[in-house]
Amino acid sequence: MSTRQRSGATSSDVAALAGVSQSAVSRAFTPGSSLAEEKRLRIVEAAKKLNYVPNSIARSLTTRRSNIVAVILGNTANPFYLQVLEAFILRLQGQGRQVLTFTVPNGGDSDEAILRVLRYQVDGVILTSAQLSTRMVSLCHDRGIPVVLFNRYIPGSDASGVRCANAEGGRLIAEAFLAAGARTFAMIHGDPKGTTSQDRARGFVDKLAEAGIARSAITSLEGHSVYDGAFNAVSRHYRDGKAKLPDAIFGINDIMAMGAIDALGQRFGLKVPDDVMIGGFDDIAEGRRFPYRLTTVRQPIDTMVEKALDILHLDEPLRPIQPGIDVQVPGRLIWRQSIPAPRSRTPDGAA
Amino acid sequence: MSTRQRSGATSSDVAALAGVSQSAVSRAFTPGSSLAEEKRLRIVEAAKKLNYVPNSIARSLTTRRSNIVAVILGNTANPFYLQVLEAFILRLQGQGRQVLTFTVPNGGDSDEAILRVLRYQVDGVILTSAQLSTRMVSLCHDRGIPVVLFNRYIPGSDASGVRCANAEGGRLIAEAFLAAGARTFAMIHGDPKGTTSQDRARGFVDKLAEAGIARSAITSLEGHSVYDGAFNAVSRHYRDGKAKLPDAIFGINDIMAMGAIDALGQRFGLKVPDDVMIGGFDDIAEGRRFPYRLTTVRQPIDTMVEKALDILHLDEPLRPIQPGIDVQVPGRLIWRQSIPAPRSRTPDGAA
DNA sequence: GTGAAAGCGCTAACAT
DNA sequence: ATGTTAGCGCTTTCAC
Repeated sequence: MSTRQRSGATSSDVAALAGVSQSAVSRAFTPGSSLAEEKRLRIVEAAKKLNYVPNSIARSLTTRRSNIVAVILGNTANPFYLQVLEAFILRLQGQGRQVLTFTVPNGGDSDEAILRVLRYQVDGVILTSAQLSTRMVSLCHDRGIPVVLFNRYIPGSDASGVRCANAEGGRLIAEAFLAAGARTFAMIHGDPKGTTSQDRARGFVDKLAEAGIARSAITSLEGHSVYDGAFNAVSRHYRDGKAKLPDAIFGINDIMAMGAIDALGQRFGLKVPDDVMIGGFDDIAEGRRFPYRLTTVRQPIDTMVEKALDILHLDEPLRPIQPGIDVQVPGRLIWRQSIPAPRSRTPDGAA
Repeated sequence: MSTRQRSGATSSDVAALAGVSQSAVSRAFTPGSSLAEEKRLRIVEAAKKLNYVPNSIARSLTTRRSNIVAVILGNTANPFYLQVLEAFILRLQGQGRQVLTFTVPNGGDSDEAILRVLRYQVDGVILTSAQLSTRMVSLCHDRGIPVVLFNRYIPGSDASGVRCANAEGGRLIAEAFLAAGARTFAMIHGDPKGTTSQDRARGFVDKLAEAGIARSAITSLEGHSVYDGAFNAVSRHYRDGKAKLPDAIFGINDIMAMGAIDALGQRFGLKVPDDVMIGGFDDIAEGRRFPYRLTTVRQPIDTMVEKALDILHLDEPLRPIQPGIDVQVPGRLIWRQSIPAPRSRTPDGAA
C-alpha cells in the first residue's frame, strides 16, 4: 500500500543518523576514498538501518558518467545477436555496469535510438547488426561517447568496430565445399545493404574463382537474414525442377542455412549432405544440434565482445576516442555433418 | 579526436542563444507546458544549432522518474524469454521508455540485480524466470517502484505478477495425449523450484489422474529447463531398454521437448509421433518449424506483456502500488505433428 | 506566458 | 582524515 512518492533515504539521512557529514557518507560508498575504518563501519551500519542505496542518477549528474552502456540490436530474429547481447550483458554486469537495450527494426537505422541514448549520458554505445548514419557517430563522439560497431562497418566513417573476418570466413566455406567435391553452388544472401553479408559472399565467390569456378556457376538467392526468407527462397527457386540443384549451398548465416536445409527436406525430400551440402556462418547453438549439425564458421563471440569493450575503454574515460579502429577477428571452420568432411578432418573441428 | 570531457550543450546554452530564460528552454521540451509558439520555435532552432539534447539524468533527479524500466532475465538459454524480452523492449520503446536489461544465472536469485536497479531509480521492475526474495520486493515497493513477476509467483509475497495459466496448460497437453490414445507417460521437469514447472506438471498429472491414469504410470525426468538437460535425461533414462518407453512425453517447455525429440531420434532411431508422441509448452519459433512441428501450448506473449505493463501503471506513478495482483492468461493448445491429432482437429490449431 | 530562484542527491575541490 | 561549499542540468513553484 506504499505510495509512489517516497524515494528512500538519502546520504544526508544516513549522515544524520551516523553523526557524520554528508560527504563522509559519499566517501563511505566510494571505494578508494580516504575514510577512517571505524567511521566507515558506523556509516554502513546506519545505511543498512535506513535501507540506503546510493542514487546513481545523482552521482551521474556530477561525475558525468552513468555506468550505463547502450546496446542497439538489429535483427533480433537471428539468435546469434541475442547471444551477443547476452555476452555483453554478462561482461558489463561483471564490471558493475548496466546495459540499456534497444532494438531497431531489421534493416532500419538506429538514429532515433542514438538520440535517446544521448539523453542518458551513456558511457558507450554498441551497435549490432543495424545501420547508423555518420552524423550520429559524430554526435556521440562530440560528447565524448565512444561508439563501436559489432560486425558492421561504415565505409568512410570514423566509427570504430570489431567484426569477424567475414571475407576469410566465406573463403573457408568455399574451401570446404571444394574439398568435398562440389562444383556448382548457390548462396543465400542476408541484408543486401549489410557489409557482413557482402563480405562473406565476396570471400566465398573469390575463393571459388581462384579454383576456376565461373561466377555463372554460382546462383544468388535472397534470404533477408531470416529463416523464413531462406526457406522460401529455396522452396521457390528449386520448385518443380525449375532450376537445377547445385552441389552446395552457402547460407550466409546459420539461421538461413537451417531454413535451406528444412526447405530441401520438407519440400523436395532432399537429404543433407547426401543430396546437397550446406555451409553456414555464426555457429549458433541451434545449428550445432541434431538434425542440422551444420558445418559452419564460428564467430568467436567472447573475443569479439572483449575487443569491442577494449575499444570503448570505459575505464579510461579521459583518453580520447580513437576513431576508425577496425578490428578483425578470424573465424574458425567447424566441421560437422552438413558438408562431407575430407578424410583428414575430424567432425566437430577439434583443433 | 574529441576528448571525453565535453558533454554537449545545456539548456542554459540554448537559452543564451535564443535570448530566453533557461526555464523557457525546459518548457520548450516539455509537452503540454505553456509557452508562446513563436518562442518555442526560436528555442527549437537554437537547440538544433547547438545539437542540444535534454539531459534525462538531470531531469530524473528532479522528477524522480527515470523513464527506465528494468527487465531481469533468468534462463536466457530458453528462447522463449528472449522473445519476451524483445516484446517488452518494443512496447516500452514505443512509450518513450528505455529498458535496462539484467541477466541472472539460471536458478540464481536476482537480489543483487535489484540492488543495482534501485540505484537507478527505475520506474518499474519486470522479473522473468528468476527468483526474488520477498525482502527485495518490499525494498522496491517502499521506494515506490512497482515490481511485476512474469510467469512466476512468490507464494505469500505481495509481489504482483502475470503468468500463463500453467496448470490449465498442462491439462491441455494431457488431454491431447489422451485423445491420441496414450496410456503411459513421462514428463521432463524444468527448474524444480520454479512455480512455472511445478504448475504445468501438476495440471498434467491431475488431468491424467482424472482419466484414471495412476501416478506410477508417469515417469519424471529432470531437464533443468534446457535443451541439453532434456536430451541427456531422455538418452540416459531409456538407454539400452533400461526403462520402458512411454506412449507420450511432456516437455515442460518447448526447448526441452525439442531436446527429447532429438534424443529419441538420434540415440534410439525413434520417430515422433509414430513411436512416441511429444507435447511442449511455450510455442517458440524453433519448435514450430520442421522437423519438430511441436504440438504445444502457446503462451500469448503480447497479452501477457500488456497485462504486466498494466500492473506497473507507469503512466500514473502516484497511484499506490497494488500488491498481490495475480493475473492468469489462458494458453491455447496448438496442434501440430508431434501428437497425432484426433480427427476433429485440424493442424496448426485454427480456432 | 515567462523569469528568478530553490532545490533534486550526489561528488569534488578546497580548507582545515 | 573530514567538514564545508559549490555546483552537475534540469524541473518547478512562485511572483509578476
